[in-house]
Amino acid sequence: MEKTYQPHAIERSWYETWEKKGYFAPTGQGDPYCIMIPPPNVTGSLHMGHGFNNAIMDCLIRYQRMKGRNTLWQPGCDHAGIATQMVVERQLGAQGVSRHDLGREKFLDKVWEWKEASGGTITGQIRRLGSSVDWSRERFTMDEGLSEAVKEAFVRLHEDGLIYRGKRLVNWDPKLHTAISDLEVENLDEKGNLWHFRYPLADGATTADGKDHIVVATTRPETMLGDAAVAVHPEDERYQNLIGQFVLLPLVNRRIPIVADDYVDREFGTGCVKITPAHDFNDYEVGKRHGLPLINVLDRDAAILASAQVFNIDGTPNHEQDPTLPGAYAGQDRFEARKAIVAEFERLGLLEKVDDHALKVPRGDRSGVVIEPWLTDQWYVSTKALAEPAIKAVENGEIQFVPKQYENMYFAWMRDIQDWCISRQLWWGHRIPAWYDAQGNVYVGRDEAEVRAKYSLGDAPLHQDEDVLDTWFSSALWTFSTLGWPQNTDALKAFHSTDVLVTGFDIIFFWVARMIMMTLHFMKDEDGKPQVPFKYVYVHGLVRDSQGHKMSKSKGNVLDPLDLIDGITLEDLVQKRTANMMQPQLAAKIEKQTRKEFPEGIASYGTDALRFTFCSLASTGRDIKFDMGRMEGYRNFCNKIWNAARYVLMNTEHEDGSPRDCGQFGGDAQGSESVAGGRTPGATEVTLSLADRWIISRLQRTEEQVEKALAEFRFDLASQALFEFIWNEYCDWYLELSKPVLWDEQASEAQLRGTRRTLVRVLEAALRIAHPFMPYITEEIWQRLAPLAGRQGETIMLQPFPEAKAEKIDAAAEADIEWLKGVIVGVRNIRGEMAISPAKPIDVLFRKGTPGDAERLQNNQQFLKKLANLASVRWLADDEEAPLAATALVGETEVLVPMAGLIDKDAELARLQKELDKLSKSIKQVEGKLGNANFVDKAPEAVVAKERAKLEEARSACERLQAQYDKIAAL
RNA sequence: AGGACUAUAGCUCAGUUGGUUAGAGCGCUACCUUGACAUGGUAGAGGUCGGCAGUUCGAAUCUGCCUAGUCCUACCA
Repeated sequence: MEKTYQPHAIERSWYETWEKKGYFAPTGQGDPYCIMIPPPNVTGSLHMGHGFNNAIMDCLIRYQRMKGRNTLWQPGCDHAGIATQMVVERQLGAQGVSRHDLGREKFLDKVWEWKEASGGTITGQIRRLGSSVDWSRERFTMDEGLSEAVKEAFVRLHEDGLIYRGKRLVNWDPKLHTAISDLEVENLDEKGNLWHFRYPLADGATTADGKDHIVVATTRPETMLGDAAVAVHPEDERYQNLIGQFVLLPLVNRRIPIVADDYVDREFGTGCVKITPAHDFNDYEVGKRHGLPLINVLDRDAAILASAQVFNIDGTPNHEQDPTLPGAYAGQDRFEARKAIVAEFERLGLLEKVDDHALKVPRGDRSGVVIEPWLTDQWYVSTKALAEPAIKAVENGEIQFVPKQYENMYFAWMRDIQDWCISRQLWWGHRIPAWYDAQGNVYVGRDEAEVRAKYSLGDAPLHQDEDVLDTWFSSALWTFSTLGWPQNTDALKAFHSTDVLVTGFDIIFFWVARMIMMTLHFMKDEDGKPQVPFKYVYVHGLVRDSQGHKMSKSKGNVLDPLDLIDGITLEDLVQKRTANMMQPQLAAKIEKQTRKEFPEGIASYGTDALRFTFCSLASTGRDIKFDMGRMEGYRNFCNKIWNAARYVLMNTEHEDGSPRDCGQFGGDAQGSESVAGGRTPGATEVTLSLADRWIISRLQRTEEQVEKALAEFRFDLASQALFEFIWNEYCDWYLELSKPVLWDEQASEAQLRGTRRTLVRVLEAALRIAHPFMPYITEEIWQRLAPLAGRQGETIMLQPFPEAKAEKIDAAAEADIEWLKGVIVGVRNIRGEMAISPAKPIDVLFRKGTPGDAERLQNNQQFLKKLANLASVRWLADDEEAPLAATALVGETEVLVPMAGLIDKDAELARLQKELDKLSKSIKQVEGKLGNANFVDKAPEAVVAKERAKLEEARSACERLQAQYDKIAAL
C-alpha cells in the first residue's frame, strides 16, 4: 500500500466496477427500501447542496442495502421549463435567432439537443460522488413514460373537477412572457416612491373640508389608467358624504365611483385608495365585491395599450365601459409611462406630493424583472380538496417530517393554500392536453382522437392549447410516475410508497407538499386507501459558504463538489466563477473575493472526505456553513484509516503478501501456514489479551451508537461515533496495545493469533460500519483485509452491516483499560510537565490502590512499560518507605515517578498546586450541594450518593496530594 | 404584521427525558522524525453556555421578557 492515502488513485475504478457488476440495482431479496432522488435541473450542474443531499441518500441506501433490504435508489432529472428554455433562447440569441424564427418544433429540437449535450454533466457528477443509484432506472420528466403520466394526471384531475381554466389575475413575467406561480415570485425590499395624486370630484361634490378633490397615493402611477374606483373605509367620517359619489379620473376622463370597503386602512396616507382590479390582487378582490369592471391597460411586455381591454369580474368581455386611453402613452414601457404620467399630473397641478417609500417589489425568481399582476386565461389546480387529506397524512403520522418542526411550516402553508396556476406560456414542457373548437369551447382528453370521440366532434377543426404545464406539475408525480404509473407495474407495487425523501426545506412548498397531494389522490392500495409518496421527509439544512451566505451564481460563491474532490487552482476557480455571468459587472468583485477566500486554490480531498464532512455537518440546524478546515480534518481521518490498515496488514501478512495465521482458517488445518510460518497444523486455540477484549467491546458500543443515530437520521452523531472509535480507540490505544503482544518474542502462538485476529476482524467490521459514509476507501482496504478476517465476498457493498452483540460487551475489560490508560496518561503528564524526554525510560512505583489494581498491574505490565516507556514498575509494600517522587493518582492507586535526578522541585510543586486547585474547587462545589438540606432531602438517592462518593474521592485525593506537596516543600 | 429558527472555546459545531469537572474538529502553545501515519504523536492553554428574571434542591437544558442575527408567510395603496 502507498504510504499516504491517495483518493484519486482508488475512486474511479471502484465506481466503474460497482456499476458494471450491477451492485446498485435492487437485489430482489428482502423488504423493499426506496428513495427517489430529488430531480435536479437537467441542464444545470450539481452544487454543494446536491453533494450534501447525495451523501445523505447514499449513506441511507448503502446502509439499508447492507442490512439486507431490497434497495432501489432511482436517479433522474427534471426538464426545468423556464430555466432550460431561457438557456437555449440565450444561445440562439447570440446567433441573432429567436425561437419564433425557428418555430415551435425546430426550437424544441434545439432544446433536446442541448439536453443531450449537457445532461451528462450531472450524471457524471453523481457518479463521482459515489452515489449508488440504479442507473438502469434513470428517469427524465420529459420521457415518454412520464409524459404519459402527466397527461393522465391532468385528464383525471379535470374529470374529477379539480382542474379548471379561467381568466384570472396571475403573476405575469413580462420578460419571459409567461405566468408563474406565486411561489416563483420573490418579494424583495426595495426603495421606491409614494406618489400622491389629486383626483377631482365629479358633479361639483366637495370633501368635508371643502376641497374639490380627494388624494390617493400609489407606488405604481401607471396603473391609474386602469382605475375602476376609489375606495374609502365605510366608517371613515371624513368621507361619509362622498360614498356613492364619483371622481373624474385625470388623463383618462373616466367617471369612477367612490366605494366603501373595509379593506382600506384609514391610518395609511389619506385613507383613500385607488382601485385597479385588473392590476392588483387586492384591488381584484375589492372589484369583485363591488362589481367593478376589470380594465387592463398593459400588454404582454407590460407596455401601455392603445386601448384598454375591459372585462367583467367573471371574465366575460365588458362592452359598457369606454376603453379609450390617452394616446400619449400607447406602446410605452410601464416605467417610461410612469415618468410621463407623473409629469403630466405635475403639469396639471394634480401632484400633491412625492414621498420616499420602502416597499416589497415582486420579482420573478428566474428573470429578475418586476412581476405584473395581469389578466389572462390560465389553467388551475383546485387545491382545497387535495390539501385536506395531505394535511391529515402528516397529522396522523403516516408521513413524518424530520426534524419535526418543519411540520408546522407545512401545515401553515397547506391550511392557507391557494389554487395553483399550472399553465405556462412556454414551449418546453408538457403541452396541455386540451383542444379548442372554432367557437373557443375547450375539450380535455388524452389526445385529439379521444376528444373527438368523447365529445362527438366529428371532423370539426380543433387546435391544441399552446401552453405547457408547470415543471413542478410533473415533479409532483415523481415518486409514482417514475415507477411506471399509470401502468400497475411490478416496480410500482414493490417500491411505492417510497421510504424517505431527502430534501432541503426550501422546496417543501414547491415540491414536497404538491407531491403529497398528488400522490394521495392518484395512488391507492387495493382496498382503496390512499398511498403516501414517502414515509419520512428528512429535511436538511442549506449549504452556505464560510461567511454563512447562501451560495448562488450571482454572488459568485458557488462551489462545485467535484472541485473539492479533485482540487482546483485559484485561476481556474476564478475563471469558473466569473464565466457566463448574467451580470458581468460583478465579475471583478467576485474575483477579488475568491482570491481572498482561496488564496491557494482548493486542494484535492477526495470523495470520501467530502462525504464524511457532509454527514458530520448533518445535524438538526437549518444552515450549514461549509468549513474547509473540517473537510481537511476528515481527509486526515481517511489517511489515518489508511495507515492503520497498513499497520494491520504489515502484522498479519508475511513480507511476500501471504497471510499469517489470524484465526481465519477456523478449526481445521486447511490453509495452515506451516509451510510459510511454522504454524502447528491443527492448532487453533486463541488467547485474547485484555486489549483485544476491550476493543471488541468498544466495537459493540460503536455499532449500537451508529445504529441508533442512523435510525434517528443523525448522520452527525453516527459519523462522530465512528470517528471516535477508529481514531481515539482503535488507532490511539488498541494499535499501540497490540504492539507489546506482536513484538513479544515470548508470546505464545495462541496469543499472537488472538491479537492478529482481533486486529483484522475489528478493522474489517469498522470498515463495514464506515462504508455507507466513505465507500471508496473502505472498499479498497476491505478487498485486502477481508480474506485475513475470513470473509468471503466480491464487495464490501453487499456485506452485512455489523450488528452489536451484547455478549461481546466486556465491562470488566473496559474498566481495566480505563485504569491502565489512567496510569499511562498520569505518567505522560508528569513527563510532559517535568520536561522528561519521552525517549528516556523511567522507573515507576505504585502504592495503595485496591487489590484488584495490583493484579491489573501484574497482568498488564507489558502494556504499561511499552506505552509509557518505563524501565521498571514495582508495587511498594505497605510498610515500605516511598522515595521522594512526582505523583499521579488513578483512583485509589498512587503512581510515583521518583524524583532523583529527574525532577525539579519547583516544577513538581507547581504541578501539584494546579491539581490541588482543581480538586479544591470541585470539593467546594460538592460540599455546597451536600450542605444544602433541600438537596439531600429532595434529590433522588442515587444522585446524592454519587455526589457523596465524588466528595470522598476528591477529599482523599486532595489529602494525598497535599501530603506529597508538604513533603517536597519541606526539602 | 404574524410565525419559525439560531445564539455554547478564536473559528465550525455536538450536548440525548434538567444532576458532566460543559465536549469534538480546526486553530493556538510546548515537546517529539519511537519500526502504521508529520495528512502524525504526546502534553497543555482556552468557555460566568447572548442578557435579565422565574420554576426547581439543582438550569447550557424548562418558562417569560429583552437583545442580536437568519429565514418564511402575508402585506400598507
